[in-house]
Amino acid sequence: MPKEGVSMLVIRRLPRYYRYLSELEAEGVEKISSTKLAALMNSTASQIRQDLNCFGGFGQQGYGYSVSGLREEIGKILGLNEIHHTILIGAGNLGRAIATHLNFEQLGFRLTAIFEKDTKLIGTMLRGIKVLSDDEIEAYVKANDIDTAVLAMPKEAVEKMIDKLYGCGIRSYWNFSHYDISKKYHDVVAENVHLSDSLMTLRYMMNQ
Amino acid sequence: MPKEGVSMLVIRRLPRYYRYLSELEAEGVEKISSTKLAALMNSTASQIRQDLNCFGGFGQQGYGYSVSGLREEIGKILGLNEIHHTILIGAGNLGRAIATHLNFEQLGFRLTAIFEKDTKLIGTMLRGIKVLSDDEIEAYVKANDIDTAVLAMPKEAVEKMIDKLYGCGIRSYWNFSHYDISKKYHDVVAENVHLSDSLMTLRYMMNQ
DNA sequence: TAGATTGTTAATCGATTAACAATC
DNA sequence: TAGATTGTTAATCGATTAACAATC
Repeated sequence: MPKEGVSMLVIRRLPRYYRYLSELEAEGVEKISSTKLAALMNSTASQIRQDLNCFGGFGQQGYGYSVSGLREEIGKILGLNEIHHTILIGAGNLGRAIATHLNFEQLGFRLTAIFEKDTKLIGTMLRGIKVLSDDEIEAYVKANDIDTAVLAMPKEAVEKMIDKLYGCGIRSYWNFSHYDISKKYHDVVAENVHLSDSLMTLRYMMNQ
Repeated sequence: MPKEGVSMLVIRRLPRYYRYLSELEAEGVEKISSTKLAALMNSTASQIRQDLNCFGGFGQQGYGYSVSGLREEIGKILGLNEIHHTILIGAGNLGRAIATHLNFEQLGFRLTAIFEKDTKLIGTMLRGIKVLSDDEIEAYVKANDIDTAVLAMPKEAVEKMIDKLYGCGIRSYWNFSHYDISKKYHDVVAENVHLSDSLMTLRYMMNQ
């Protein structure tokens, strides 16, 4: 279903569509026009129709879009219906927040283990998932069909960790550190979250 | 120093420049050309020069840019040298991670208090900052020159909270919830962090 | 049928890239 | 001076917006 060569700008809007449609569905709304959705999302009807038509014609002329239908289609395009097995590296404050705050299952992932260097944390539980020692990573990844890692650890330690993870075949990363994974490994998918960049952007906008 | 009408795409690249320049400075590098910086950042020399020239001519022909000089200029453009007083709403897992993980002072903010509804958490400490009761927000904001709030609380409770915060004069928000602040209040600056959108984007890219 | 709204093509706008004169 | 590299203008490319025929 997902097509080649769709602009990254369009891709990054898909989760937002998905979010608004989920809300509308929860409110019991059955259909919506591109104009109304645009008003709701502070977008434009043209952009919504262009974006969606990168993947197919999901609407009906003279009617609009089925809220639940469109939500499901976008979910499929994003791949949310196929679950990938994931581990989290780092059980510090950030790691714990990620593990507990996000609904991985609804986002196309299953978090099955957390790894940590600090021996004080090893053996504790987070959201029902045991915190294991870093030494066990390789065996665990191989035994449990893991293809994704979430990195919530200090930048300094990331390179060595990536070498290990890449070595066991992990090719997709949700990266909260400032280490640039793609620079060293070209065949990985890395989504970086730079919280400090976001905060600096806010600081800039406050002066405008 | 910051100019009107600079594209948001340029603004969002500034923190990234700042980050790479900070690293180069820490490594003791004194000067860099747009070509070399572009190679490092996986950008282009043209783009870097265009971006910087939105704010001024910071380089020297035939030489390049002074690393520490350029870093400082970008810091000023971002406003990092002027500290704004900030409170954090929510001392749950996400709130605790934000409070402990980020270096607010280096990013133009000072986090001075954390507020929480859950009475079990009230009175505890986070990074040396006391967790206070939600009831104390109004008095605290007025007494302490607060102009920014970080929102790390469930979406359901955000609207009421914003009404209160806006009422005490807070106009800038770093928002981790999915509540759309700007929809109701048009004169606020809101930087939204949608972690689940980022994770969905990763999920999409894994299928390409 | 008439009205509404899509899918899609065309027009506009803005961002990126290329080129080069200015200058250190 | 010659070489390097910026600042800036021009050319290209891509994204957004507008328009409208197709159609439910």
